[in-house]
Parts: sequence; C-alpha cells; structure tokens
Amino acid sequence: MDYQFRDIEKRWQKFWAENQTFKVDNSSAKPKYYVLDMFPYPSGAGLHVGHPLGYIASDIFARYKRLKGFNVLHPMGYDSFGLPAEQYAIQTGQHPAITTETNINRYREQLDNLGFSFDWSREVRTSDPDYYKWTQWIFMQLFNSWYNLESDKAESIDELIRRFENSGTNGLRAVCDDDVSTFSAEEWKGMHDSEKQTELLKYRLTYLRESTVNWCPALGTVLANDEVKDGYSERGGYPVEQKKMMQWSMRITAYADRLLQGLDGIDWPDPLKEMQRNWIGKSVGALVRFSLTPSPSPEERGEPGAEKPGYMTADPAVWDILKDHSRQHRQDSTEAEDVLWQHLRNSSTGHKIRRQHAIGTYIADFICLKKALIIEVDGGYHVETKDQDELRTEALNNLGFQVIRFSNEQVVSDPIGVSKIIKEKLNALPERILDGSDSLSFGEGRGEAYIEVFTTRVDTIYGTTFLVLAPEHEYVAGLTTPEQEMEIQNYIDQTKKKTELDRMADTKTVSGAFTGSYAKHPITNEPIPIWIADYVLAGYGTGAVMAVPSGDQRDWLFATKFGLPIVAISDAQTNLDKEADPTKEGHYINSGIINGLKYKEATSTLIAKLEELGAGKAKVNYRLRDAIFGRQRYWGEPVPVYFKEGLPYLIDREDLPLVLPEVDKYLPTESGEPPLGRAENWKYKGELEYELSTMPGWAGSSWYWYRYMASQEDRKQDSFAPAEAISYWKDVDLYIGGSEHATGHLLYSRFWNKFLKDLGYVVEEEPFKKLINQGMIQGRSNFVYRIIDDEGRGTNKFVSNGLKSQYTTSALHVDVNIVMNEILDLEKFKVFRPEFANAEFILENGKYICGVEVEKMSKSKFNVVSPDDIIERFGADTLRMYEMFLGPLEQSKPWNTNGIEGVFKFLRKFWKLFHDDEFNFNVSDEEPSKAEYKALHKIIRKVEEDIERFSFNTSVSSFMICVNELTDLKCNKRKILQELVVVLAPYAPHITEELWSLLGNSAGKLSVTAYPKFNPEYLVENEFSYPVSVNGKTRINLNLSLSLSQAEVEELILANEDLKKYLDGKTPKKIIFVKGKIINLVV
RNA sequence: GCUCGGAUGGUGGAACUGGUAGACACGCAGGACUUAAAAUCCUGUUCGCCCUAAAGCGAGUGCGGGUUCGAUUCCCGCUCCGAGUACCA
Repeated sequence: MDYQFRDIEKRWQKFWAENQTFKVDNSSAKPKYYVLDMFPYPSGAGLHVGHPLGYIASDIFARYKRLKGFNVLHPMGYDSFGLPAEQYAIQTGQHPAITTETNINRYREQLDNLGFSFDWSREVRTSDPDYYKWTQWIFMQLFNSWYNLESDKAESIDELIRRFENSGTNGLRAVCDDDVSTFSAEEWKGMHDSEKQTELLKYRLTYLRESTVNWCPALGTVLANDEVKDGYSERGGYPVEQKKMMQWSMRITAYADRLLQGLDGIDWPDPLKEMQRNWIGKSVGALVRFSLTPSPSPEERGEPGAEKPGYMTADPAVWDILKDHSRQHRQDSTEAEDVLWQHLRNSSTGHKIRRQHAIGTYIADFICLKKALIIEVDGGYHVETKDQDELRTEALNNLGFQVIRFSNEQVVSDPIGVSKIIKEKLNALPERILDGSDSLSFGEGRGEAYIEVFTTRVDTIYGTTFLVLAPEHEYVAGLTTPEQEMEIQNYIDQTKKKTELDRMADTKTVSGAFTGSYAKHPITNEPIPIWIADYVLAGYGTGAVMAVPSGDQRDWLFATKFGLPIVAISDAQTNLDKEADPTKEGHYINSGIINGLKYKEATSTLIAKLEELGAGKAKVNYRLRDAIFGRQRYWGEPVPVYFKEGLPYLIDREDLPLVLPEVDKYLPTESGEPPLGRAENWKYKGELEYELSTMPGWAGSSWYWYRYMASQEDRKQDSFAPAEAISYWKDVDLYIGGSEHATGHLLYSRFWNKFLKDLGYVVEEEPFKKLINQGMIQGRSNFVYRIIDDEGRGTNKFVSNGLKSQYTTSALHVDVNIVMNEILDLEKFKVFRPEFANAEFILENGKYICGVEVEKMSKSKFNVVSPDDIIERFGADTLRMYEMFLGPLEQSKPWNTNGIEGVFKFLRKFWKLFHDDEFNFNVSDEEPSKAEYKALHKIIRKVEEDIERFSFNTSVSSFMICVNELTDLKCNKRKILQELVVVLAPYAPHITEELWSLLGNSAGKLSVTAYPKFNPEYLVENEFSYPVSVNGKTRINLNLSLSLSQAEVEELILANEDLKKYLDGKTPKKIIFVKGKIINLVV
C-alpha cells in the first residue's frame, strides 16, 4: 500500500495511549533526563501552527534521549487559572471552570494529533484544588519565613521570634520593610500580640503592605510590573494607573543578588539572561550625603562671599526670620555667649560645637550635632518667661535633642567650669551613627539633616554643581523657600498632570524648578543649589541625584537650560560645550584630593574619604521591586489567610486546600471589594473574614515542574512531591519555551525554587539547567487586489499581484488556506466571499497571484493556520518535520506552507524504500554494500550531532540526502533500513512505528530500543578529490590518495599539466597542503 | 539612547573549530508519461559576459577597510533590520 498517513497515525496514537507507552517511573537504573515545555494557558482559540514548534522540538529531544538510554520525564499540563476565562465568564455568566475544561479538552485533542510522547498520567492543572492546595501551602511557608542576611537564606519566622526574645533587634541583619522598629528583648516581650504581629509582618517573605500598585480599572485588578507594557495591561491592552492599595507582596528583592549570581551557571540564551539582569538592575555605586546643616557662615569665618545663602535645616516658613535673628544674634551676642564660645570653639572640648544654629523653628545658642546636645545660655535675648523656655526645651527634646541650660552669671563667672560640665555631658552621650539604616529624616531633627543621593560615578563628585530631587521627594516642601514656593508648586502641579505615559514619552523636554535652598558639598563644603525635576524618579535609588553636568547628558541638558555651571572633572573630557562626556579615561582635574588620579584609584580614595567623614559609603542598588501578589479577581487561587483585628493570620494547614467559593457574579461587590466578597457564608471557622483577593497567574506556574515529579500514586501522599522523587529528578535538564516569560514566570520560578531550597524541600539552586527559546511563528497574510473605479468605489474586478500597479486597487485579506504557493483558488474564493461570486479576475499566466505580508497570526487577518488542517492534508509526521525544517528553532519566522510538499515527498520516498513498485512490502536480508553503510552511518552521526546542539533543521535536510542516496542505490536491505527507522523515529514517530512492526519487531518497542551505534570505519575514504587553488582561486579538482605526504603531493602538483596554464610559467613560491581539505599554490 | 541578535540566490535556509559558498527544499523553466489535467519522474536553475552548445572568463555572503597562502567565518569602522529596555543617576 502507498503511504496511508491518516490510518497509520490514528492507529499508533491509539496504541500509545492504550499501552501507556510513555509512562515513566521514578526509579530506574537508567540516568534521568527531564524535558519540559512551558505549559500553556488553554485559550479558547485552540492551537495554531506556531504553538507546537517548541513541543515538537522537545518531543524529538525526549524521544531521542529515550533511545539513548535515559529515563525521560516529559510531562504536560495546563496553567488553567487566568484572566481570559474570567472575562468570558463576566460576559456570559458561564463558570470559568467549565470554559477552562472545554478548552483543555480541545487542546488535548490537538496535542494528541501531533503524536507527542507525553506522560499524561502526570498532567497538572493549576486550577485543580489538589494542585493549588500546594500553591497555598508554599504561600504559607513564605509567610512563615524571613530572610537572614547573615546566613544569606530564608529561615523560619520562629527563629526570628527567638532572636527578638533573646536580643531584640540588636545585631539583626534581615531583609525587611524600611519602617521597622528598633527594640530590645525586654521591649519585645512587653509588646502586645498585635504589635508583635505587625512587626513580624515587616519581615515575612510574603507580607501585606500599603504600596503603590499598577491598577487596571478595566480589568478591575492590580497588575505586576511585568504584566504592564508601556502603560497598558499586557493581557487586553487596557490603560493602567498608579494607585495606593493594601496589597500582598512577595519579598523577591531578598533574592536579588542570588537571582543575579545564578544566571552565570545556567545554560540559557544570552538575551534572556540579559533581560533578567536588566530587570534585576544591579548597580554598584555609593550613597553620598549632602548636608543641609548650616555651617559657620562665610562672614563668621571671615571669608568673602558673605552674600551667599547659608545652609539650612530650618523650617522654611520661619527661615527668613531665623536668618535675620541668627545674624543679628551673632552680631549682638551677649558677653556670656562670647565668653563661652571661646571655650567651646575649635573642638576644644573634643567635640565639634556650632553657634547660632537653626533647628526646627528655633535657633540654638550652641549645638553639638553628633551628640544631639543643645547648650542654651539664658538672659540677653532670652528674656522670655520660664514657661516659654520649658516649651522650647520640650520641642527640642521632641526633635531628638537634649538641652542643658546655663545662666549668664554662671558662664561669665566660671567659663572653665561650665565648659567642663559641657565636656563631661558630651562624653557621656552616645554618638549618633550616621549610616543608612539610621534613617534620619529632615525636619524631625533626629540628627543632622541631609539629602542622600545614589551615584554610580562617585569619582565625578567634584563636578557636582547642583542636586536634583524627584518632585515627589519628601523634603521638597521643607526645602522650598517662600520666594520659590509659587514656582515649585506650579512645577509639581504640572508634573502631576502628566500621566506616567506622557512622562515616559516626553524625555526631550527639560523642565525643573529651584527650591531656593542649598546643601553642602560633603568634601568641598561648597553650597550646592537644590532643584527638583521629573527626570529624577522617586522610585529609584534615593529619589535624588547629584548632578554632574560635565559627565551626564541629562544633567548637562538641565544645567544648560537653567544656566548652572558645568565643571570638567577629567582631562580626557571633550566637547563639554556641546554635550556631556561620561568618560572614565584620563586623569582627574578640578577634583581636590583625586586630582591626577585615574578612575579606579579615585573611586576607592573617595569612598574611603566619604566613609571617614561619615558622609557616604559604597552601596549596591537594585532596580528589582518586591512583586505584588494579590489580584482582585475571581479565577485564581484563594490566599489562605483570614483577618483578626485587622491583622492577617494563616489558616490551619489541615484546612488546606482553601477551595474557591461559588459566587453569583464574577464582578466586584457594590462596595468595591473583589468578587470573592460575593461568596455567601464564606468565613473562616464560620466567623473570620478571609482575604478576598486571589493569587496572580504566576503563582501556580512558579513550582509546577516539581508536581510532575510526583506520580499518580505519590500525589495521594501529603507533600507537593515526595523527597525521593525530587532527589531523583532534581531539576529540569531541558526547558523549551518563549522569551516572553523572561521577567515573569522565569524569574518568579527561580525565586520560589531558591526559597524551597533554603527550606530544604528541594535540592537544586537553579530549576532549569538548559533553556531554549523557540522563535515565534508569525502569520503570513495573503491579499487580493480589488480595482477601485474613478469615483473611488470598489468594483467587482480583481487584479493579480503582478499587474496591480496598472490599476488603483485596495488590498483585501484573503484566507491563506485557499491560497497555495500564492496562487488563489478562485472557486474557493467565491465560496469564501459569496458577494464576489460573479467577480472578474485579471490573471497573469492564467493564474491569480496573491500579495503577501508578514503580520501577527490572528483570525481577523485570515492568516491563522491550524495544525489540524495540515495534519488532515499531510499528516502529523510531515507537519512535525516541516516545522523543524523551516529553520533554526530559536529564529522567528513567518509561517509559510510553501515547501511542505517537499517534506511529504520525502516521507513517501522513505516509505517506498521498503516497498516495490506495486507497494508490496519488500525488504531484503542481503548484506549491504559499502555505499549503503556509508549513507546510513553518515546519518547516524549527523542526527546525533544535530540533536545535541538543537539544530533540528539540518537533520531533516540530512535525512532527505540519506533517503535520496539510498533511493539511487535502490537499497532495500533490512540491515540499513531498520537502523534508519530508529534514527528517524524521534522526528516521525508514526511512520517509523508502522515500518518497525512491518519489519517484524514487537509493536511499541521502538521508543525504547537503542539508538544505532555509529561506526566511523564506514566513512573512511582512502582518496579525496582535492580542490587545487592558485592564489586562493579554485582551479581544478584532483583525486589523490589520503596517505600521501606533503612532499609527494607537491611533486604530483608540479607535474600536473592542467595546472600549468594557471601558473603563467612561474614556479609556485609555496604550496599549502591540508590533508583531506585543500591544496593551494602561492605564485 | 543603551543592551542583545541578525543581514548569504526568486524564497526558507546550509556551510561543525578559517579550507571547493549556495547543501536540502520550495518556486521557476524545459522535458517524459497522459486525449487532457492532477500525480509522478528526469534535466536545468547565484549573477554577469561569451555562446547554437560545450567549454571558458569575471564578479559574488549588507557596505568600506584590515589580518591570512586562503575570510560567510577573525579584527576595526559604517549602514540597515529585528528583539528587549528606557530619563535607573
């Protein structure tokens, strides 16, 4: 019989299903191999021809590995929670579970048609309570964990509680919220339970916190950063806005560095790793503080430039008054103050003391900032009543300062005694630690006020000519002077009006406003004006930058626009009048202590200096934010949490799974609560409120590869997968999927994997050892050209593509399924568009040729090609091989059916090797010839090499070459054909199973037979046809024995008559001879 | 802007660590079979020149240079295309 692909394919698919041919065991003497596909969301549209590309590749690989003697785990399942089913439910009232079930059945049918070797007994569905029970369980583990920076891993929250009980927060290094409290063991023990829980929530790896989220009003839910593309939702394309909400978050930032480090050891495509690196966004730099504290004013120091404003800490509303007062006080200072100043100045007490220093809305007579001590001398200016003094003391105490008072008489009569008291007091007070964790905020007076900036170019610090704060920065109000108030307010209003989108789109316009205040350069002590501008992002770094216009283009543009100075910092900088030059080359200039140094030494010198001054330190910054984990939607995993007195608590483990309740409608409640708020009598223990948001789409997919490790039997046990199974399968050896998951699924999965490893549940630090991105298959649209008449109306005439330039036409999409090699099937077209049944066609060479364009594959463009249609026409084996034949797996390409016949012809030709001209099965047991063996062993080796480097397209070509050769040799020898069947089996499993059993082998054993052993002897040649070239140009081919030496070859070459004419009578200077490759004469 | 990837016939693509560029397939052209068509099979097919044909000659892997006996492959500069990302300090 001729090649009956429909019958053969159906029969073997049934056989595999009935015999569970691909069911895999968790224990085997064979080495393990885990081949995984990124699992699909079962959409209603079904599979198009682009979807199976990766599945075909992974199936070939899995089948190949089985032949190579591996125990292969190759499962499939469904990411079945998600938005589309819910949107459909909102529109139709149909329960998403029903839609999902229907879609899954359709998917399964389509997948089965392709002949995949999945072990379906291990299928998972994320929306199945038996599955999401464990998603909820992992959530509980995260809730019960904190990240210990000491051990650099997640640990049980009980351990944290023990620490609090023993030593409070002392010496604790943990990843946590910014607003954690500092307390002692005693203070901890004294806390109420609710206080303790509130505090612990700030450490848990999943936590509830008020945060700015991406709110999508159209979808009625919050989205994660990776689900938002250019200000619109990735699914549906609806606008997204920023909103503050109480939200569950995942502390993925704790793993930022491990997620980054881990990339080095895994075999993933570089662009993918690069995307993750960018997403994590590590930058190494420094935090630098620009003090806002007034220092002795220029006139006090007796320096010129006294008109320059001083530095401010004061409440801006009263600054003007204070400024006047302060100046006046120094001039009009009392005798007592002057006397005392002589004993306190120049650190004569061993502590730096300032005079007439503004704090809050007050001016202190003397102050030591480091020890937060204020010294007041009563009398003179302070003629207020005692009550007023007390009020003032209390206010200063609230700002974190201690106050000691002396009378004028005391000071004047015994200045040495007074200064001694002050000195003792200062010695006794603890020094403030000026580091990042001690968050000193402006106006609260917990110490010296400053603006902290993050910079990756601390070496350019001497080029800082202004500071820029994000308009949202918390200090802005405080720093704005009355004169600048209008301008700043206008600017902030203007920025607020801009949407996130405008702000991103409009990066050209330079805008900003001056606050009127100045900070102090940490090294030069120069006054640095403070501006605000929206090119500084509130959410990155500290929300403030030191602007170095000579080195940063944005700063340069800003400085140019507002007339701020641009100071060169390196002798290598050029063109500073035209643009910034961020070079790290050359030696520093205008740069104080680093003048003459180069980049590396300058950076370390400066960091050391800043640390010494307490004004800065090296710092690593990440762009990665904690992941928002709640969705205000119905069709997702319920969060296993209830609330008591406003605080979240986990439900008991025995109560898992917390099953998704039924609701009457899939919409928010009238009060704006998520759909789960509609569930009746849905209360924990009948009385406590459950969390009403559900988990995001990525929850279920962040651990699913472990569930596949559990067999049906294993799943009855009480674990997400048995420890033995996990220690056997370990990780995914080969993972195939699209690059669209780069910063979503693939990052979250790595995060959960690391977390599960920290807790000892899994064994590998990285879950996916080798990953391949299959390219996208784009649609290829076909067009017909309708002629437009003079009035611009469409006529009933169509013109073929090649002639369309002679007419005015409009292009119409035409169903690609009625076009073959760009030739339109006119009869089918008339059926497809009945309104054109009587249309006239202007043909070229008797054919109507369609136009072509590459677009996304979509129904509206009539360019969707379903695998079912292809399988119906050519069979699954042809489709599998053709998809591979299209080109390298990673490359994106438009789908084009042109050429599929070549692959079909190949399979038919292969079939014919086993049959005579009348299609009788006819295989001979004769000993094959050397040429036949050579053809076979070439392909044995080629397929091995190709599969190992995932070059599937070249294998298909080689199969064709091999079958062409064997056809030419009229080979029907069993010894050749049987081995060829095995080699081809991973690519074309159905036809090979059929021939395998026709050859008399036991049915179904093909997939576990051994891959043929390559024998190089069959490829050994003793002659080679050398291309002989003169000066690199090939002239003749010369058959020579491979055993010849260089000298023998040279002799033969020089004697060759044919070559003489190319030598122009000259003697070759040199003869290059590469054995088995080439001979080249240099003349 | 930055990062990564890519550019080879009419088309998809091949050429493994520098060694005969264009394998394999599609398409196209010609032929065989056929009353005819489809299917199948055979031949040719990088371009240009020459030509009845064979043979020959020249050019050629986005552009310009370089290294080398020899470059699609390595190096430098540029152009274009695709993807990701974006005032990230």
